Amino acid sequence: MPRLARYLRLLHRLEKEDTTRVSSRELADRLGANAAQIRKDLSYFGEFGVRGVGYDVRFLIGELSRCLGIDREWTMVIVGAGQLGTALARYRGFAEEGFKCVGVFDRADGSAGKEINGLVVRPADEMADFIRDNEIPIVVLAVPAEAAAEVAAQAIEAGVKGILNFAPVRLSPAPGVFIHQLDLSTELMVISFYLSG
Amino acid sequence: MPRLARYLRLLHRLEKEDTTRVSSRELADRLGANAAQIRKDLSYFGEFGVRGVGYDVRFLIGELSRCLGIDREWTMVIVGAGQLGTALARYRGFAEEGFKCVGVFDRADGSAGKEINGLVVRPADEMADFIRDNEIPIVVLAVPAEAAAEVAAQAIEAGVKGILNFAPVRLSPAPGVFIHQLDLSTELMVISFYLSG
DNA sequence: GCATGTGAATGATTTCACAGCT
DNA sequence: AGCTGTGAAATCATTCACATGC
Repeated sequence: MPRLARYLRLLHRLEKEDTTRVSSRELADRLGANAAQIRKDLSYFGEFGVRGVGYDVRFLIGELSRCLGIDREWTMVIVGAGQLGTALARYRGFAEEGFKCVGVFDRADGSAGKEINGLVVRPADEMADFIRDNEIPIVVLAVPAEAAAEVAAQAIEAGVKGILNFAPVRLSPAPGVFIHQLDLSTELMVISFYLSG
Repeated sequence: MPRLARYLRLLHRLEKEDTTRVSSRELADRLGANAAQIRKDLSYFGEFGVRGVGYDVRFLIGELSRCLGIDREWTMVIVGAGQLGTALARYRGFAEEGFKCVGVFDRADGSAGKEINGLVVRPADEMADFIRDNEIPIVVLAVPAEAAAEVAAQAIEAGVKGILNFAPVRLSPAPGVFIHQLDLSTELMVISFYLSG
């Protein structure tokens, strides 16, 4: 659930503001959402609140982090060291949420040897072994559309469990592998759709 | 509808492969979707197909482009010339779909003066006038979370109609302005949620 | 015969409304 | 009194199945 992630963000901000308790209503107001929705989302994972009182911010942060699987550190590799891949590798937001990029790969004739964030860009044909040896669970694909399917297949073969794909192609699903598609142009089209409609 | 954008992309690929006709079933197979869904999505905008035959690829591309509002060129500006903003400004996929970045802005003390893709990064306080003078409809926000709300307010004040916001904060809605949120860390959390759940 | 377009059926999600606890 | 947790109701989305037209 992507909503849980947004709740968690807001809770972190509340914690910084030294708020210790919060009600579903307050959360809803600040998120532009419905209070019942928030309660239902949370109650799906357990009874985190106290009736008549609300939720303890710090406690809820802990529980939500656990539910979202970010009470641990995830390692990941980024494939594609072009503009987008480089930006992603440098993006601080990932590390802040516990997603640590431990490898960047690109075609040998591309930007190999380049250093990003203290990581040397390695040739793509070393990716599979790297994933296997280090048991990397997550791959971020920032390669051109033509290359995406093949890289994904190699990564899956090497044991990856989740793929975040920025290339504008649908990857064929594989059992036990969660694939999440994110296409930047499509996001802009959503806007143009609303602007022109 | 983000699905329409995916249909359109596939259609473009089919056109390149010199396919002139396609059925909802074929589209569905290649997209991993349901044929009825596709027909319903399309029929919402008009009767684009021919019974017993299917859809004419080129014709459907034209109609879909129109529905998605990308039968024209949209101008946009990118605010924030950090890693992400720079990558977005250089990203070719936008121009390919008709989204032309005509201005990049950043705080004066930041990367001002830097050149990206032939565009000089301008100080952020010139943004509002630029938007007004050039009637820019779309702003892409790639600024830190703290700055997002203020920049958005200025852009809206200056007449912007759509905002694609990469900062991890919810922007307060404004009448007549379509705001689309896209938070990269949240996308990774979706993956960790599925991997750990 | 074949594939669209669409009402009807099913399924999922969101919201309401209130019982139950502090 | 105040706020959670949750069945029931309402809304929204997807899928089925078939009449309609090439």
